[in-house]
Amino acid sequence: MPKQTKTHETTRSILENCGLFRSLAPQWLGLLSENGSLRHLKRNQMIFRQGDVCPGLYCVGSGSVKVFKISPAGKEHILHLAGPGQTFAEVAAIGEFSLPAYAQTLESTTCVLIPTIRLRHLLATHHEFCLQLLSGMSLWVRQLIALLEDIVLRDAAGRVARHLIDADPSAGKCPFALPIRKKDLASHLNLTSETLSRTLRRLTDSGLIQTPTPQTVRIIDREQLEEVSAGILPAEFE
Amino acid sequence: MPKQTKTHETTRSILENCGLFRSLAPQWLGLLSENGSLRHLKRNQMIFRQGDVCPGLYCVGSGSVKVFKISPAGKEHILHLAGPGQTFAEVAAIGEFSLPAYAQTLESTTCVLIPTIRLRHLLATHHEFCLQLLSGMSLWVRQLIALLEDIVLRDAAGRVARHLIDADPSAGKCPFALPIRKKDLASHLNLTSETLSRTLRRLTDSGLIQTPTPQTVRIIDREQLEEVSAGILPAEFE
DNA sequence: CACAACCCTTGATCTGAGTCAACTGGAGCG
DNA sequence: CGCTCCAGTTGACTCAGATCAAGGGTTGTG
Repeated sequence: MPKQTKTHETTRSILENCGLFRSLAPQWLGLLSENGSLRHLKRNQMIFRQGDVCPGLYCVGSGSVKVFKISPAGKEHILHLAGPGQTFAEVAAIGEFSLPAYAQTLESTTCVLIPTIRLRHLLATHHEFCLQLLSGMSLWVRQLIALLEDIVLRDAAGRVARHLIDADPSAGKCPFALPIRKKDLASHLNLTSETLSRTLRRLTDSGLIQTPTPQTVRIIDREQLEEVSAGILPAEFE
Repeated sequence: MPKQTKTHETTRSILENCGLFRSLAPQWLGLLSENGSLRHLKRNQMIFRQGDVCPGLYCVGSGSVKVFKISPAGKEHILHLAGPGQTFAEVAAIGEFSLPAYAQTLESTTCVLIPTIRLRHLLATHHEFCLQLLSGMSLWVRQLIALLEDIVLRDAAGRVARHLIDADPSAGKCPFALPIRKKDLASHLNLTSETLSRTLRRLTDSGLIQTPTPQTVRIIDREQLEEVSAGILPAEFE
């Protein structure tokens, strides 16, 4: 039984770490943990496909997952990159429709699956949980709108600049690691990896950022980067 | 008092007609109506601006409203076109953040405003209402994802084709009116009106649609239109 | 260790859609 | 009735970013 206990513990700790459930009272976290099952997935493993019936809500414990669409021409676009503490497929689970996208791991990943039926039961019986999820979902909508805004209103440099600003945890002068492969970042920003590469180069050449190593970025001139994200290109930009 | 009664009636009938509240029990509709206030707006009237505190949830009774973003360069992109029975600003009202976009009428419009505080109170006290709104919101997310998919994965012809298929109420061989100005449709599809015009022309020339009048479209070859929306261009296209 | 597979970068070229400009036609109005 | 204003169409031109192609670097694996 220790193994069983261990698993339960881990499930619980993953859920405790999840933004969507952050302000949930302890007894409900317990309930959720009991209903959730732990999954270990290897790199590049498909989790579900567009059109599938939604198995439930996933919460990432470690690793990362891409949620993406595939165009008729075979091009993929990443809607959502879920890292530790983030959830995916919650909307389809709640809304009772089939999954609108594919999901696949980017690396070895652990996550918790809370089956659709359980989730619905919890929602039906616990008003506060319901309210919680409602506000969690409104954040997700907001994020989607921000993504749309990015893609529709900004050019390549603007999108990259904005992403760097948002992604910098120190919000300042210390280098930070890009959590994912550049080709995946490119797809998320609706760029090709070639264009992303060129754009980073130009930002570097203009002195707005430095890239001590690939996979690492340091923001030098935050203000100008903000201006680039707002559509104002520095004079010396290419 | 008859006037008062009339207003209340209208408020109620508008809310009854609203998809988000469709399956709400009558007494709650009553509650909502009492809390909502009726607004009459003239054409091109600004309803709110990006960054404003959210006054509440709006439900359109008649007319139409565009919810849109403005780029640094001044270009506008329409996120959502709300016609009779549709709501907007619900997400900001629930999520307690400032409005992420602008809203303006496209024509003379009547709508109901349910103030944020009232809405939150209703959510806090009525579990079923909460569940209802949750599933309403999941539909809105789904729609946003579809819009993103359209813009990111399809070319101009694909977007127009898909929109026509979705917009055709008869789903068949009879002409139907475009409910909005073409320049607004273009903005919603993230196109310029010039490109929309050219695309419709090519679809017409290829025999997939007919446009008996401007503002009216008739789908001739639905199958091929589906193929265009999937990225397959007919040989004679252009 | 050698080999394969993949990621990233850079250069050269192409193209879909935006921009600019000119024209038409209908709606509203004094 | 003639005027202006705006939506829509069409044509000529431009450009940001995609595509194609090639090379170097890193990781993983038998």
